[in-house]
Amino acid sequence: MISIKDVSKQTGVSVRTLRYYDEIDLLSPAGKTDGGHRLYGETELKKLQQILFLKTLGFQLKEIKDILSDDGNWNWAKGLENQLKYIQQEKERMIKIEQTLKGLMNSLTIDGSIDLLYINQLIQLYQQNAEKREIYRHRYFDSQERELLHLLPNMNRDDPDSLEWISLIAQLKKHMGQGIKAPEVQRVVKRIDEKSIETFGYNDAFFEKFWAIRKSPEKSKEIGLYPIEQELLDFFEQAWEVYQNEQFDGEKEG
Amino acid sequence: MISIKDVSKQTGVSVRTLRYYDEIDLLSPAGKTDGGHRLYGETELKKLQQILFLKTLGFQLKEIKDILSDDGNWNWAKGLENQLKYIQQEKERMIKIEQTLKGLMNSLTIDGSIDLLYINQLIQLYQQNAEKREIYRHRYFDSQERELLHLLPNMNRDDPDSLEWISLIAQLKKHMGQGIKAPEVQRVVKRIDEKSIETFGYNDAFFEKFWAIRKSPEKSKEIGLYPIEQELLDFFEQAWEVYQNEQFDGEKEG
DNA sequence: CCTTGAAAGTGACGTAACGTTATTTTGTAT
DNA sequence: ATACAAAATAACGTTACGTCACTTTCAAGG
Repeated sequence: MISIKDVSKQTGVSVRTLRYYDEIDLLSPAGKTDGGHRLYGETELKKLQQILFLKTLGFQLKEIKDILSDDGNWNWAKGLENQLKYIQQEKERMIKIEQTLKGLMNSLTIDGSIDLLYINQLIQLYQQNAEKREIYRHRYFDSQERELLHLLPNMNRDDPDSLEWISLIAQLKKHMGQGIKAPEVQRVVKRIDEKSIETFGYNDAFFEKFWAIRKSPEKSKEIGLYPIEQELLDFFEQAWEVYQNEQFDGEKEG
Repeated sequence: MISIKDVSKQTGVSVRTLRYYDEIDLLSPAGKTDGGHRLYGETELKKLQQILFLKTLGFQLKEIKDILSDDGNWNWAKGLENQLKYIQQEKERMIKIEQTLKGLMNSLTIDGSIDLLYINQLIQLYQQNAEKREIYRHRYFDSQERELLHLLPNMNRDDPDSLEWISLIAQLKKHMGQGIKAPEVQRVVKRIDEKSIETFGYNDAFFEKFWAIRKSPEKSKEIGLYPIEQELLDFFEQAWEVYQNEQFDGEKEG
């Protein structure tokens, strides 16, 4: 027979918890002293271990009470299956939340801040179900081109590839004040050019279509692209032209 | 200005929820009728959308209140990072629970039922940390052999391979009453033999060591093997001898 | 204008699993 | 006997509403 504190020390559960378990008749002490202090035995310790184990599986105390009730009528097969279903649902929910959070953090990197208007846009992107998005994607692109779309940076992934796109866009925005000819800007544009070719190859037809959509906020939204401000897109296009011309001049000279 | 019920219909949240949000000053109606009925405008609808979005990210209402408070001092970077940490922890927890549940379901398939004594064994296996297990595995096996150990059915996986092992053990147990020579038993033993060879190859030395440990409940526990009753192990060994002899006789005759 | 039924309002309690006081009793060592 | 630690009980707080129970307001029809 050991005291409530010893049980607490041995198992790590709080004294309050043990009292609570007694209160709800989940785990009653083996006996009490004359003064009313709870005393626990080996049996109770084992039962407590079982309770704790079942708790780690996510069962509620009520269910645990049923499971451990001595009638032994608990249907393990069904019970475990139900619990598994629930846990899997929760897992999926966590995964979705994780992706969305990462997306938000990425957009934070780009914009430097998140404003609520932007969140409203995101909500719309979010609520526009994948189905509808696919319809639009089918309208604008053929199957080969749709393959290429999957290579685009996806705000809900955090693979190194997407991250580089995002940081490039962020850098572009950061240096926007310095004009299209600034070396920092041209460096970023150069990297974007290289990365585009690495990713999509020399697929001019696709590029033109894509750029047309990218430049239209409405259409971008339709196919589920991350919203980039018109201003930044225009700036990029101009900087891009400068870059192309310099490339050309370089070739003439070299 | 629209009624509380219209807001409820448009957004899917309950009337009670809207009243509650009003109560905790999270979302106040734009105004009230003379009689006290709540009236909402476009602004409130948008804010509600934001609230719902943040709620899907797992934020608590209090945090959402801070986030949406008009002072705009909320630290998005830190807040999102904290939330991401929390969500990732939860995700990991769900994954662990899922694995353990699957393990339990597998053992249910083998034993036909789960008794609490068995759970106590599992608890011990569970609490015996991976570190200690590795020490024992190092004591008994060399590095090549430890590789082979990873191929053993793992109660916390549900790949088809583990599942077949488990169903084989379950079948063996089921037919145990029919004696070692029963065709059902011999069929199972044959499949176990084939599968062992498929999995581990003809690695006699490893097999002998492994079987010696497998037959000792204590040592099995040390290296973290799923506990199988002595009786079933003995039965298998005898059935196995019968199988080997029949193989040999078959070769002589054939 | 009056009635009436639907919709809205305001309490207030219940939920899960304890944490956290506050106050009183019991146990034990000196 | 005293003093101090440890235990006991009681009661409120937490989260985000659901669910009564009861009252008042609104809008339409007669």
